[in-house]
Amino acid sequence: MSLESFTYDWPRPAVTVDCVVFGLGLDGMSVLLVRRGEEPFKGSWALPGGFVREEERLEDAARRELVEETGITLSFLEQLYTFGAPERDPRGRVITVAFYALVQELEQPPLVATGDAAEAQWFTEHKLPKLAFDHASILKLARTRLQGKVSWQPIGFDLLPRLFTLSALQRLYEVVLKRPLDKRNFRRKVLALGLLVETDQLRRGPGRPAKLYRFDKEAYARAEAEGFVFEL
Amino acid sequence: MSLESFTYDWPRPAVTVDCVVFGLGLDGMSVLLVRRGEEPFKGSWALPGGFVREEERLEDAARRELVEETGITLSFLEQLYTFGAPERDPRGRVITVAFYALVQELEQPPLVATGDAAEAQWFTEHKLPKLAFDHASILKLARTRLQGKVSWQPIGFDLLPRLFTLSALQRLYEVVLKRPLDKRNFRRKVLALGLLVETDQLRRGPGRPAKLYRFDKEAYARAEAEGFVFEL
DNA sequence: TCAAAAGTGTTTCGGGTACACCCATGT
DNA sequence: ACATGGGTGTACCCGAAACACTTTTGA
Repeated sequence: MSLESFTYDWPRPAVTVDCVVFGLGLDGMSVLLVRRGEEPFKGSWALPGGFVREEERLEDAARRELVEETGITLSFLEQLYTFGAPERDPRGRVITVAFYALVQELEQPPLVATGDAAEAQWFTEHKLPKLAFDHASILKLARTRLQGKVSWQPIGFDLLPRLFTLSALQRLYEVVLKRPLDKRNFRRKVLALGLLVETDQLRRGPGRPAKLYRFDKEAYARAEAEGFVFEL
Repeated sequence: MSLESFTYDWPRPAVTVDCVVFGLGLDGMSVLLVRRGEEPFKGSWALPGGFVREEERLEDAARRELVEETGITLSFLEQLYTFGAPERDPRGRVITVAFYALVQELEQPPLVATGDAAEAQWFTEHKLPKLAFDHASILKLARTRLQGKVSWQPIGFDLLPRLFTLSALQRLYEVVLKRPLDKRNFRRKVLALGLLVETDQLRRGPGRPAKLYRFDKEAYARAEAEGFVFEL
C-alpha cells in the first residue's frame, strides 16, 4: 500500500507563525512590531509573522519571517501557545503558532522592513499601539510567560550584551518582574549561583567603574545536567 | 473590497489535535490510549485525537475527539504544545496541537471505542506500549508539564473524586511529583491553604475512618483574584 | 568637591524539613 | 488482640528579607 493512499482530504486551515520579540528598553521592555503592508488590517501594527512553508519546521518559519520582515537576530526563541479561534482572522480559518523571542540589544543593524511589513519599530510596553487580529492577547500572554520563566531559567542573559554589570542585570530583573529588588541580596544570590564569570573589563561612565561579568553557559549546562535548577 | 479578495492560496498543512489524558491509577499515573483502526500505524496504540473541523475551536476539537473515541468526561483540559516537524506524519504535513487533560476517576462509564479508534484502554505510565507517530514525545512532555504545574496550580483535585481523604491527596502528590512526602508536613501545609472544606462524611475501610474533604473552588477563585498563589 | 553609581555584612524572621507515637475502627 | 490506616506537635536549619554606609571615578 502506498503512502499516497493515506492522504487526507480534509478542510485545511491556514497555519501561520507570529512572534513576540522582546528587547530591554530604557523604560521597561520593548516589543518589536511591524506595520502591515497588506489587507486585512493594512496600516495597523502587528506582530511579525507569516505563513509556514510546506516543508518547514515551525521554529524555522518564525526565524525566517523575522529575518525577512525586520532583519533581526534572536538570542532566544521558544514556542508560546497556539491560537486557533475560528474568527480570529477575517479571511477565514487561520491558526497561528505563537512564539516569543529575546534579543540582546535593541541597537541591531537598523531595522529593515521587507516582505509583508511596511515598517518595523520597537515600542515600549507602556506605549503600545492598537494591534491587528488578536495580537494584543498574544503579546499579553508572552509578557506573562516571560515574567514567569525568567526566575527559573537563565533566559534573562539573552536580553543583555555578552558582558554586563551586576547593576544592569538587576535592572533587567526589576523590569521583567515589575518589582524592585534589594541590591545586596540580589548580588549575593546571583553570584552564589556560580554561573557568572568576572572579567577584567570595566564599564566606565558616570560614577564608579563597574566590573563586567559574563554568563557561563557551559557551567550552566553542566550544572543543569546534574539536576541543578536555576531559580532567582 | 470584499473579504474574499483577501483569501490566501497557500500550502496548507493538515491540523489535528491530540490529547494526553491522565488518570490516577493504583500504580502511578495512567494514560488513556486508543488503538488505531486506520493506516498509518494501524493497530498501534496512539493518543486519542483527530482533525480539527472548519469552524471549531481547538479545545472543542480535543473534547469532541475524546468523546467520540473514548466516551470520557474531562475535568481539566489545557493546551500543551504544538508539534509540527514536517516528517512527523508519513502522509504529509500534519501539524498537531497537543493538549493534556485530567479525569477524576478511572472508572468512568466503561470506555467505548468508536471513530478512528478500534479500542480504548488505560495504561499505567510504567508499562506503556510503543506509540504511533511522535506521540511518545508528546506524552513525555505532558507528564513533565503535569509534574511542574501541580505544585503551583490546584489541578491535582481534578484527579480525585469530589470528596477525598488527606491521605488520598498526599498519595496523588507523591505519584505526580515522584517523591515521598512527609505526612505531618503535608497535612499542615495543605490545610493552611484554607482551600479544603472538612465534611461530616467519613471514608470507612480497613483502619481508622478518615475525614472526607472537598476542595473549595469558590474560595480559591476569590483568593486567586486577590493575588494569592496556590503553591504546594 | 560634588554628583553618580559601585560595592559590601549582619541580623532577623518564616517556612521547610525531620522526626515518633497514639487513635479509631474492622476483622 | 491485632492489623490497618488516620491523626497529631516540636525543634532545628537555612534561605529570604530588611537595612546604610563607604568607595571610586568623572565632571
